[in-house]
Amino acid sequence: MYAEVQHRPTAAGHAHLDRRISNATKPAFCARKHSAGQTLYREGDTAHYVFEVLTGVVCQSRVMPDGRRQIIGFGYPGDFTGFPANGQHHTDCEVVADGQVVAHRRDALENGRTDPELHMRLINAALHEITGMQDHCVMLGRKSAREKTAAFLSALMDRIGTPLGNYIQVSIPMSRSDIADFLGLTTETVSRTFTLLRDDGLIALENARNIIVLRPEDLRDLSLTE
Amino acid sequence: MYAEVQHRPTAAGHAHLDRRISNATKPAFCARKHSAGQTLYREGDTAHYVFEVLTGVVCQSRVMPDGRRQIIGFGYPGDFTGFPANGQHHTDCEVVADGQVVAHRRDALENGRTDPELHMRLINAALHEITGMQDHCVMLGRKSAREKTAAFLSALMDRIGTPLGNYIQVSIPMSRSDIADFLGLTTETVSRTFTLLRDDGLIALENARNIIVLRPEDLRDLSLTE
DNA sequence: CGGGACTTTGACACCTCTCAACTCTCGTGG
DNA sequence: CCACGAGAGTTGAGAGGTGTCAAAGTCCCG
Repeated sequence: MYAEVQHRPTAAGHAHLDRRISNATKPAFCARKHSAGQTLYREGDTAHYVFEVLTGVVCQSRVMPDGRRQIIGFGYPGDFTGFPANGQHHTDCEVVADGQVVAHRRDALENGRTDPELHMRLINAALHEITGMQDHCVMLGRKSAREKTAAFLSALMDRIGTPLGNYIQVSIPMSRSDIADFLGLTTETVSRTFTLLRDDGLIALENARNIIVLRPEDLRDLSLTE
Repeated sequence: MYAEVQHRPTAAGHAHLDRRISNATKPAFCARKHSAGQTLYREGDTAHYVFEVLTGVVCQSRVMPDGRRQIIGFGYPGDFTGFPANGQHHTDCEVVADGQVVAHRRDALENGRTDPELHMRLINAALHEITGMQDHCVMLGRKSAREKTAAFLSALMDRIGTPLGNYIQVSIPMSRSDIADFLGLTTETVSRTFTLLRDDGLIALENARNIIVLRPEDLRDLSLTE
């Protein structure tokens, strides 16, 4: 499955209902296929679009000059990404799991005249982005590796988990390295912490990319207070 | 000096030019005096206003159930704070250093009809808030205590430093405990790191609340890469 | 079946936290 | 005016959590 970037210059209405690819002024960017590993935008790029994830998963990251990387956030279906400041992107954004992405013209964010409904949706998405990043800061600054990992799995469970009797199955779309860079840890610590959560009976590890949450409530509690 | 919360329901124009206190529908909140330690809003409050810092310093924080605190950000003159999500505040906000604060009606953020100019300013402020929090995430997740402290002092230097020959004098408005909660450290580590930066000749410590940056460029470099 | 990337595990080092004692500052009251 | 006390900040010693480096294991895909 490939990720398609769809360009919607003015059309209103719910994104899922409008998947045609329009002729736009920047055709090089429209309807380009995107699959895992490909880049939607890079830090410093002029921000022509704000992106809406329909399916698949994307991630925003910043890389320090010496290579250290921090993942700012993952974008799951329904999320927006790529809010600009001073007309520029300030993170890299790449596709983690193939899917479809809609590119909304940036001016819809700043100007309500052309499409008031989209304008409102984008503003609300930006405000939710702020709140989500506040959560992320608390996690990065004040939680232990165990709490971070539990918080990450809880969020994943709530976003893309599928019920399995009393349990919840979660397929993890990103690598251990992505998880580590999201949580401010190393891959080794993430791996070890997964093992600990398994030993405590909170989760079962089918394989590296698929887990089953055995005690969803306990996992959620763990992410709030140790 | 007291902090005044000023309410500007519809007036456009530059904030500094319009300091009158209007009659508003929620008079209990208008023109209330605020000084260090007082609270502008709390997590969970209905968000009636978005605040603009004119003078003084405010800080936003989140507190975990067990008392651990993370400061999300400081608000210096020119900054906005209190962007809502779902009509609610998701942080506590308190005054760190006395000053004046303007309370803008929240609907100006979501609706451009009443005051388009303010609407634009608030949207841009929200977008800058996102970018600023991305920086903060990188700092919390990937920087050492030394780099965090250097980044904090660099930012403070750029925002409220005053030249002093080749040096830059910085008066630090917040406590070590606030700095620690902002950087995701403990007060002891902050204190020790200040001492280290002093021993390395990067800064001089006049007293706990006043430092002189002796090598501004080196301090800035340190905050980017170790 | 083999190669390579990703993941897990282990041993050890080190950075930061914890706990504790001491110093400094500043306001208060004798 | 000085002594005192409380809070903030600094310094020290030791513990512990997470990082680093290295090796083994697993999975995928040719």
